[in-house]
Amino acid sequence: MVTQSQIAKIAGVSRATVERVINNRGDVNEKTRQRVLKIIEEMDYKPNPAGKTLAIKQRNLKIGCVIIKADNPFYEELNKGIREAAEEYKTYGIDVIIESAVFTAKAQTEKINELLEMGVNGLLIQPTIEPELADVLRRVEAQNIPIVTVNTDLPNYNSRLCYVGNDFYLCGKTAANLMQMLTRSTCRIGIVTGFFNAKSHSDRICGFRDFIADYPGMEIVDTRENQDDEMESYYVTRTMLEAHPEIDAVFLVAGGVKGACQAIRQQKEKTGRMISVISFDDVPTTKELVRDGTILATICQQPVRQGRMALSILFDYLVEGKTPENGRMYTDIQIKLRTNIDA
Amino acid sequence: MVTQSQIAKIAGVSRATVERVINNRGDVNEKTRQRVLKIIEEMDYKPNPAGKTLAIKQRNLKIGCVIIKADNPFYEELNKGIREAAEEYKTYGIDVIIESAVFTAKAQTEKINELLEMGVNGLLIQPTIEPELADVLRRVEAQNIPIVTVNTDLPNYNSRLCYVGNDFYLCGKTAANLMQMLTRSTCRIGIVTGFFNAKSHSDRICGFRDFIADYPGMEIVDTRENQDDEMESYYVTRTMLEAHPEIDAVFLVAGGVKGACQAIRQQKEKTGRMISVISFDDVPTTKELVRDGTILATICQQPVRQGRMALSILFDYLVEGKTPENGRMYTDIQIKLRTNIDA
DNA sequence: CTGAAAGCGCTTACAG
DNA sequence: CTGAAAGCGCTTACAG
Repeated sequence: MVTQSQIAKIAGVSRATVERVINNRGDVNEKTRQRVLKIIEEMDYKPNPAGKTLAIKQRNLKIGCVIIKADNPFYEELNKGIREAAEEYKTYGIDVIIESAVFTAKAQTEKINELLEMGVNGLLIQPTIEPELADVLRRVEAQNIPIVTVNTDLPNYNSRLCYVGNDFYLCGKTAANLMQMLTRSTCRIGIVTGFFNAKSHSDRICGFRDFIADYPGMEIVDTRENQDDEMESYYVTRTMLEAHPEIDAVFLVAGGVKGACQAIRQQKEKTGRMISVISFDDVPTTKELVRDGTILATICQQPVRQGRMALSILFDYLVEGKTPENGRMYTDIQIKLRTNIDA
Repeated sequence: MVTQSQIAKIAGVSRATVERVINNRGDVNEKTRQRVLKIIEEMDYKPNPAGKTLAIKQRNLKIGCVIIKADNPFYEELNKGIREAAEEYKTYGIDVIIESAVFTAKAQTEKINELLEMGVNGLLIQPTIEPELADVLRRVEAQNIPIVTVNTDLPNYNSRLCYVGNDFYLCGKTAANLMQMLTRSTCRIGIVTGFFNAKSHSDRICGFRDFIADYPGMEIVDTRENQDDEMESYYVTRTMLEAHPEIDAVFLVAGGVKGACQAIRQQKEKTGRMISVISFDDVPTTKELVRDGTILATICQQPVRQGRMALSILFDYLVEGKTPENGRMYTDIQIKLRTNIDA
């Protein structure tokens, strides 16, 4: 592999000039620039990332992260990915500052302001969808600070560097596809969602509806909201099943899986009929329900990977100047059954 | 983050001595060693990988890879992963030499010998299971050259640094789990495998059998071998379905998916009965069959990722001295349906 | 057993 | 517009 030094020697200029050409820093005579560019092309120069990464220590980069403060095992997984990546980047001499805030625009804004005070060069956030927050983020970007959103995105906000997470619409379609196959295209479906106004939840339901539109034998009987709360989930699922005893398939869109499944199990015992259940994510309680057969399949989104990828995109942008191709990086839609839930 | 230099200053020794302690190079007075170790511990020293990676250029490392020469889209994916990782490591100044050989012990041995001549420091191989090859690999390891196997492993050979690939047994179980759910635990199954004596194929069948042992309504009616060949696959599937018209589920264990599916489609047209099909991998022809509904689900193994991971394990071992925890790194068991086959 | 020096490839800050 | 020097953190080869 050829180095900047070797190119400098061939071009008859100094290393500094070659560096200026490569990194577009201007202040180079157009003729020498062209000559250097030609040599770079001919010799197929590729920068050695190790040199670049070592040198960034001199820039004192800071990356700020606003994560969600919640004792929720799913967020813990996501935060774990962010923390692991943070440890790695710290060894490179980048300061990664992690602040946790509850999931409101107000709390997040406060932490963002703190991070700006500290002079961060990039921001990672799992944003709420409130429009006040979008305004704050616009202010951040106005200061040339790149933003990466993780796990959930801002609606109608495309200036951020990248969104890292699932394609919720396609996840919903996949859930419907599974349910269609498991029920041989015939079922009465009860849906239990987290929040009617959470975009990720409504996107999943949207994908689900669009898929079953082609299957007249599949019918959505009722849709209820559980506020992502286990107790509420038990209550709404139980009352829904009591009101619609014909329900033989349940689509669990968000949290509250355990509560819903308790109601489902009781209903099955009472009526002796089978109910096909599909859920999202694989928090420990959900895993257990997949193992014991209550849930037939759960669709997972690699939260640890999301956290790592989000930070690595900021790193690549700040260190290598790489911009992600389109502003979205989707993690895999992972279908897990009893046999591969622990793989 | 603290550096070797800072530790040296605090300990009152030179950087070289600190480096000796860290990397266990011996030749250090036990007392100073203990003093330095204590400081490393207290200050939570973590090496900066960028420094390490930059310095390896001076070692002139060479990694040799023996890949499979075949115009098979699955191997192409795997080789793509290896090639991509190779490009990356070349920028670090590591020489990655890729040789392709047909899938026989003889051809692979020849390439291995060439690579040894060139003085490689590590070997990546997708090995055949022939015992002659195992002997050759033992000779390689005797020269302190680490070996990583990718995609398929050597039977009863555990001294290699790592195997990177799928857990075939669990894949087979997962295929059975899917089939059980899709057929509501009742079906007459025809199996079409690649080679009876290929370990990856027989492991999948073994996992499949073990799962359905708990479901008396599921019965394997016949098992045929297609030599991973499309024409042969068409022939054996067609004759199998003609001999056993009761078959309503087909498990495609290996290659020849397109040929088998053509026979399946004709049988469905003739009898008007449904046949549930499950396959492995997502080569372009298989993808198309998932899209059009002929195959209900295909189980994928991330071949590109396998290639990359295998090379990165060799890299980490040679550069950082990291040994993988247990000698196996399994890639995800990915279930793909019509809705997520293109995600 | 120990240390001083040079080198890996890149960037930065400064002098002209 | 251009170059010389110093620095990032690590390893290597050599001198003592």
